[in-house]
Amino acid sequence: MKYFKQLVAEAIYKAVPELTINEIYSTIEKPEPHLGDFAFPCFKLAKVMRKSPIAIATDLMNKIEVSENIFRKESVGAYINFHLVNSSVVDRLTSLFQNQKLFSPKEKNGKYIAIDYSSPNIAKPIAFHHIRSTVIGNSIGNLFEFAGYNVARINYLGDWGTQFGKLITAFKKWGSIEALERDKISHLLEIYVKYHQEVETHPELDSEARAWFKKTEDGDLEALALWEKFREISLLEFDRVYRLLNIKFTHIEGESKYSKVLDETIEQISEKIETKISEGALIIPFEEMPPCLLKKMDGATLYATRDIAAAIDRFNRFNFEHSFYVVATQQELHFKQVFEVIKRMGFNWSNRLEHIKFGMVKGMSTRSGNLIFLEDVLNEAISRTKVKILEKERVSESNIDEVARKVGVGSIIFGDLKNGRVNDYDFDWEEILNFSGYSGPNAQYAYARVQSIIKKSDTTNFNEGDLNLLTDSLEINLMKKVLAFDEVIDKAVETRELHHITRFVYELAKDVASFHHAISVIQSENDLKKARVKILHISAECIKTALSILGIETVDSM
RNA sequence: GGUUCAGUAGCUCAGGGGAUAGAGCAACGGCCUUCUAAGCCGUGGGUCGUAGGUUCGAUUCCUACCUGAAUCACCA
Repeated sequence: MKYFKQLVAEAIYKAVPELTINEIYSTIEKPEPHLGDFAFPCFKLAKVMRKSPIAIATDLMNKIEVSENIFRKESVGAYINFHLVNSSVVDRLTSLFQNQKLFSPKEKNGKYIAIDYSSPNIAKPIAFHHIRSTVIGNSIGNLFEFAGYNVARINYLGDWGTQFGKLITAFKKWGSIEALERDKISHLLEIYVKYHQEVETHPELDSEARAWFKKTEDGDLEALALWEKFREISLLEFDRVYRLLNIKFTHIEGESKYSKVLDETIEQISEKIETKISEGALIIPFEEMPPCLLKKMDGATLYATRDIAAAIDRFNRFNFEHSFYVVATQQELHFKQVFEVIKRMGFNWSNRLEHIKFGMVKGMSTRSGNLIFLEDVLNEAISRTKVKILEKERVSESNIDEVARKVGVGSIIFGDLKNGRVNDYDFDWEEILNFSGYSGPNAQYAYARVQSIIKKSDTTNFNEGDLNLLTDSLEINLMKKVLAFDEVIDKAVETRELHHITRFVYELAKDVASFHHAISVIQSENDLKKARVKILHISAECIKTALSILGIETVDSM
């Protein structure tokens, strides 16, 4: 639709040279469907032309020249409305389809994006709240890949810091290798929880823990061996969750990667900007916000230091156009500080760093206050989905687990991404597994129904269908909707908000369902049938593409 | 207290200087001898937190206030 909008803008520009073409383009609105496909409000011109907006609209009506094969125009009040002629929609869609330009990613633009997402802490299972960073980051990666960027997908593990001192302390007191081999992360979690209980009455544990972390940083062999073991076990478990979600990374690395260069980084920082010792800690003072801590009083580093080192390293490796940090909104201040340090160090790429923040998932702790594990939630969704699939008796026995996984996980992913990023939201089983309405399975369902029709129609070559035969408003609607996909992608890229895509795919699925209900494809006369199969196929491909950007897979029956 | 974000239908949320403010859920009423009813069609439901200001026009921008959330030095 960008193509048609541009045509409108150019036509208006020829009649109204007072405005730039960009100004015109951005004032063009999408009105309610019955009013047209594009609308140009004339209020702003009233001041310049010293005439009533309504008079301007009537006047401009005659001045604007657009091919009548493409648009029908009319002035209504202060607006000029443009209605796309059906044949122009058909022509555009047909040519894009034939050239396979409809849903293929844009050509590579040679630019890089670095995305830091998921980033769980090792030695703890991935908790449900990690869903947000994981799923948002993955989807933004897909989105920018679709838009033509090369994307470095970085899982920046929390594998360094005082907590490992705590864990080692706990392991030496209450842990064992046998239990670790047997129970994996559960054992680590168990002793970590015990540590936090014990520290209430034995505060001296904390200094022991700090000492162990310091030893780890100093290269103590025993400490490093334990740390390595914890890390290895954790990664194996994380992998299971990522496989369920069908999420991949190009780089799995952690904060530990920078442990050896931190002294150098601190030196580099100190050379360029003012640092000072305050209450024993090394800090960077700011006037407009709280100071950034580089080193604790015991000399151990903090995560701001590691993030600064990581940002510099990533720029050196990827020469990125943007570097995204998909991290909860709680860490807003932290990233402001880190970005400001980079800026003051004189790196002119500091404005390419961007904190893609998101709100919390609430209502997720159990009665006992324990964490809910992401893997458990996914498996629960999958098994509940399986029950629903069995009721329908449409999916073959051999496929059922795979379909249940795709649909169950799809409902969770969609349920997260449909929320605006910065909103907190409540986790609610009933809502997330309600597959009716605005949900992932709803879109997957629309896709599956189309596949079923295509199968029954015995169509192999979609090029045979002639879209010119389609004149019903339901059919034209589908074509326009599909053509609007490019604008949705732009909007999502611009705002880094995925709910534009969830919204779009839901609306498209709804249009497909309405079509499906009103028009029988199989019983249509031959040429018409081919045309209808074609538009359904195109719509389904659009759904599939949109869902794949969200990180949701499609199924052929459900 | 400082900073940041949010307050829109019973609930969860879109939208955003312009035409009658939209979805989903929940409620209610229809629709399965016809390609998947995880669906379709319809009904009811709103002083867009409050008060000012800017504007031809404000739910949208500005200010103040109220309410809620996050954060503010050795965790990440």
